[in-house]
Amino acid sequence: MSKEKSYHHGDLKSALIEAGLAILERDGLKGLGLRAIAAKAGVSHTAPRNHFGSLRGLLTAIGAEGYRRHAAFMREGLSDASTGPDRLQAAMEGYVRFSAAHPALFKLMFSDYYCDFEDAELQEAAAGSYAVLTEVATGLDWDKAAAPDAQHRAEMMLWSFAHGFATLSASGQFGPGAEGANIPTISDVLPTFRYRDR
Amino acid sequence: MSKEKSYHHGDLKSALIEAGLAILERDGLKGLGLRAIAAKAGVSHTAPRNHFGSLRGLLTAIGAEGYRRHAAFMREGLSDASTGPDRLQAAMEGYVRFSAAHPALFKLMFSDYYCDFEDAELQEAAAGSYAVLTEVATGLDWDKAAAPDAQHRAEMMLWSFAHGFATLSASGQFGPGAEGANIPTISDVLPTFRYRDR
DNA sequence: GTTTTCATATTGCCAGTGTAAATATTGTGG
DNA sequence: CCACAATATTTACACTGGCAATATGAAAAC
Repeated sequence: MSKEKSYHHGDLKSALIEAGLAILERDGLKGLGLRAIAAKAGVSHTAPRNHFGSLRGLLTAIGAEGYRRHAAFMREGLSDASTGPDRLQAAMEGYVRFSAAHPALFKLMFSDYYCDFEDAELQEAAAGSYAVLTEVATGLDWDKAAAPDAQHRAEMMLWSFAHGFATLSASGQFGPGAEGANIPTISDVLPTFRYRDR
Repeated sequence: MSKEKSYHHGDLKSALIEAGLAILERDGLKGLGLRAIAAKAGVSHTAPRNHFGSLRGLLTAIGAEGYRRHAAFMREGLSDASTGPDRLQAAMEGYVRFSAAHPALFKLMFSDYYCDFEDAELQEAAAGSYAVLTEVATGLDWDKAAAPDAQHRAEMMLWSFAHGFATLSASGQFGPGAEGANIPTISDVLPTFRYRDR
């Protein structure tokens, strides 16, 4: 263990991201300040400025890491699913499972108040997350006659649905979340969609 | 015109809400500070404290007004729509039209960072907005056999879909919004849903 | 009509925030 | 060994929202 406290941290960049993620889990977005993150990483509050330009830059990097984990959540159940609809369902469940497990990070990721969506790294990470949705959406027999770009529209629909469900449930707007009440999951609602190769 | 500047404002409560809404339109969420709102209303930055307890209280009141306008947007095209599916489509379009016309207010309304969802007035206003969705969802022939509470699940699906589409498009995540590109509207994507009495 | 009362608005202050510039410390290539 | 670049710290600053004490004016009580 290099617990030696040297003037130079060594790998402060990733240490700050990890510190931010930890604070996000414990205290949510309210606790995510520049000074708090820096203190958790054991440095002064101006140290992050060398690696990320500003607080927003640091939060953007945290958001990018969030998108990678988000994609991982969606891919988690994919190996067990064989048919197209099952793969679709697994990805959707992963989408929501992530927002329930890491609500603060989820909000951060999709807020242009915290994240700079012009950032290249963030865009790449977000694209990786979106790619999972496009993967599970291909091969499904949507109503091609309706429009020439039916595939694209289907992706928009799935993304909208998953994101809306995740957002609303993470905000507790579907009811008292902590209760043992049987709130329908996204899979309960998903079959209302129309796809044909089931 | 009572342009006389008296020590007592008279109707500061609603003046502050209007000032906040105006700032929200012009500068977005970043410009929405306690001092900025108070200055626009022509009072000191501690005046709002008498009517709303804190900045959060004021923002919550602004959010409540947002929900009322949101409901009005959804009801806008309802009178011209006769059939069930047409009414559903009109409400969904209103949902998205609001988020496009007032993106900052839309974000404020659905963020528990700014709004206190325990507030009675906000809850009532939000319920009024949700009521429109339940109205247009009733009478549609969902797959009742799938579950006993098919109606509730259908509402969750519609709400999730509309909210997700509105959120993602308002955040510009569906593509470069300013371009003249033909980005599908929510009505383009909506027919992918399955309802039966068309 | 005067006085009391009370809601409302102001001033001055406070701790806390992110940012910036100047300084100190360390590793690295000449 | 030395100059240089990278990295972290210190100090200071403008700004934020919240609070306490004070000032104002309108409406109620006498």
